[in-house]
Amino acid sequence: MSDVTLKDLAGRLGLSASTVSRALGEHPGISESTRARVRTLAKQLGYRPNLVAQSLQNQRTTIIGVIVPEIRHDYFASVISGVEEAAYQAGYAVMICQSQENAVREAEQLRALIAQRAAGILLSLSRETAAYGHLREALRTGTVLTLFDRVPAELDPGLSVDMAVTDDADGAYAVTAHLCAQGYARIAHLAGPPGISVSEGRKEGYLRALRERGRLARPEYLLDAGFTEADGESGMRALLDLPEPPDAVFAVNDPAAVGAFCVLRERGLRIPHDVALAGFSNNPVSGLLAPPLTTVDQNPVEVGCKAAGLLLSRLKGGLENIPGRVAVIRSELVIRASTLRAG
Amino acid sequence: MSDVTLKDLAGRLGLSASTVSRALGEHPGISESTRARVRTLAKQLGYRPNLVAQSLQNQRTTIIGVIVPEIRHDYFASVISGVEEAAYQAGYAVMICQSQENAVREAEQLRALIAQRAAGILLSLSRETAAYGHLREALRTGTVLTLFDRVPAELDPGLSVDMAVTDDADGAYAVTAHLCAQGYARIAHLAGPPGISVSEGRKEGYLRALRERGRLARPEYLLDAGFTEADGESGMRALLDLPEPPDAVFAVNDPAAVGAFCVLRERGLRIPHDVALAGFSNNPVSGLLAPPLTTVDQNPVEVGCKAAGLLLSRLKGGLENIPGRVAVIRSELVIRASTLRAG
DNA sequence: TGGGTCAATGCAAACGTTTGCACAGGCGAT
DNA sequence: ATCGCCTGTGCAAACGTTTGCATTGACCCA
Repeated sequence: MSDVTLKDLAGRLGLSASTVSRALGEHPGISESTRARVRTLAKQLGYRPNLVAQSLQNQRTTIIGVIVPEIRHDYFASVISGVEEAAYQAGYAVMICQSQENAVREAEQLRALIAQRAAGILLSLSRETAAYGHLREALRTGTVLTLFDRVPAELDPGLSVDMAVTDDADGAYAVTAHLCAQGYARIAHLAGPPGISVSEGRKEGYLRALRERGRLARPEYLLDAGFTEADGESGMRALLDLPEPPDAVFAVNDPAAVGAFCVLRERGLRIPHDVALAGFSNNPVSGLLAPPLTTVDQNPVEVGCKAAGLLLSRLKGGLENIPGRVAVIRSELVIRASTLRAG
Repeated sequence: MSDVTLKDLAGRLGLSASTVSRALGEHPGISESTRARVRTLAKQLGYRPNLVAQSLQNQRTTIIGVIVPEIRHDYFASVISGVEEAAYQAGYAVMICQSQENAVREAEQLRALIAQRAAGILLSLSRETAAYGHLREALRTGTVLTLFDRVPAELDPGLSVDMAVTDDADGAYAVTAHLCAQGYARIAHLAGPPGISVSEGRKEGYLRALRERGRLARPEYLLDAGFTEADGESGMRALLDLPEPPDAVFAVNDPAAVGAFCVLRERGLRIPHDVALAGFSNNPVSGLLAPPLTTVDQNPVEVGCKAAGLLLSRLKGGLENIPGRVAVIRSELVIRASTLRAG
């Protein structure tokens, strides 16, 4: 490491480190001539302030930590992309951790980011996270925390924290309403893991759409499945084995819908002729299936930007007494052939 | 922030900060009794060493920086996943940056990571990066750098750096050989942007397979297209508009193959009956198309692990005089219906 | 000529660690 | 009794910044 330090510059110029520091900053009380001399030499020697030293001095880093269940999920990768962009604009760097859908690891990663003294942390709960002690502990020690997408299913008093979420219920409502409008009579829902905000929200939207249309929500058509392709497969099998199988299926997300799709193909059933199928998330894959899948676009990049924005505004300060804010990102129904009645 | 420091512990125990520091570490010369007292209190107060201060003292952080063109690409997301896992095991954290396929931004991000004093940096070149001055500068100032996947197309003397790459040429050779074996006579290649290692490697494998079989490589069948779906579309259109269109197409990666796929579907051509199609990367989407796509699995998670491993071994020290090492990750041909002759 | 003001700069402490060296006290060997 | 050694601990410097306060001249006005 041939790092140039303030002292090096100071030595060469016959100045003190403090003067050099002030000359490079916006500080008043430094003559224009020294300011110029310092800047010239700094550029010439390629001086880069040591962020580690700065962080120690300022008691805060310029690092934003992010914890997601799995980077490889298209949705989370897109969110991270949005976060990274917003952070970059604001001069922050982004540190990524995966919880691997594991509550213990989530807590570990949270602690690790706190040990790194991240300025703030963005977190989306793992599938397994049922208790929020680690979040409360983090908040208690002054960590700036913002949750996104998967947040506690029930508003936990005493857990006052900013959140950026999709309007899951509205998105699910739109899908279900669309299926009703297309004339499907037996609409099933492959729900996500219970107790998770997005599962509950989407389930709620599904039920509300049926209720508002005076439809009976048949309990055998509401199946707690899961987020994965395998979950979608087993869920779909269960639905098809019913005495009266559904004529339309709304899956909690695209991977589950893909699982369902494969089962339908395997059984020789035609989409949408025999069974209509819709997902949620608008993963790249959903538009490429044959037929392409109706789904809901969640604007994941915007979720990331918005979540980062909430965090950055807290970091600016002045919001200490403002309780948890909630930003809702609007989703969009994407209608494709998988739910369009031929006639 | 209610951070507990060494001094706090020392104060409460009537010890000095140095003793406390040594008691918590593995240092000899501390009595078992104080060691126990210190550990107990540390646990009780929830002491977490300040990594920023440690980093300043040790002149090195426990941060590994990663620069990728785009996080959202399934391939890079998977690589990062591997890196994160390896780093986590070794006690390092991962900082992610995107170059957005932009050479200027790549250099900026590299400088930013150096300013953060990352212990080491993993980098995959942006599509636009044609000069390596920023890499050389980083190396000159002592940064530990490892490249992966997209590396300089030609071995640049004076750029001695570790690399983890896919055996692109072998993978492309396997695809082309498979197409030949299936009896396709007019095999085209939609190549990636020229001057990029993976493009060149795959092109080379394609040509070698033809050559070894005494086949003529018709120049109109070798098209420099690009990495994106749009590139695949326009490339495929160009091929189909030839007087004698190919009966098999090998695209440089799955997104390009998907673009080609859409054009074929749009023109009512059947895969593989009219034109066989193969990609590279084994993106999730490729197995779900109808027909599913033959492709090459790159084991991206392994690339990430391996790249991180190369970096971590440098960080351990003792390799200062060893020149750039190259790890080649073996790819696997994944044969699916899109290239299987019906008969 | 003395006192004041002001601009430009330096000194030193602080951020929370780690670590080389010094030091105190106990103990055994001579 | 003296010496040296060993064990356990503390002091202080260092890492590279930032910043409150002190210092130095220069200049102006009475």
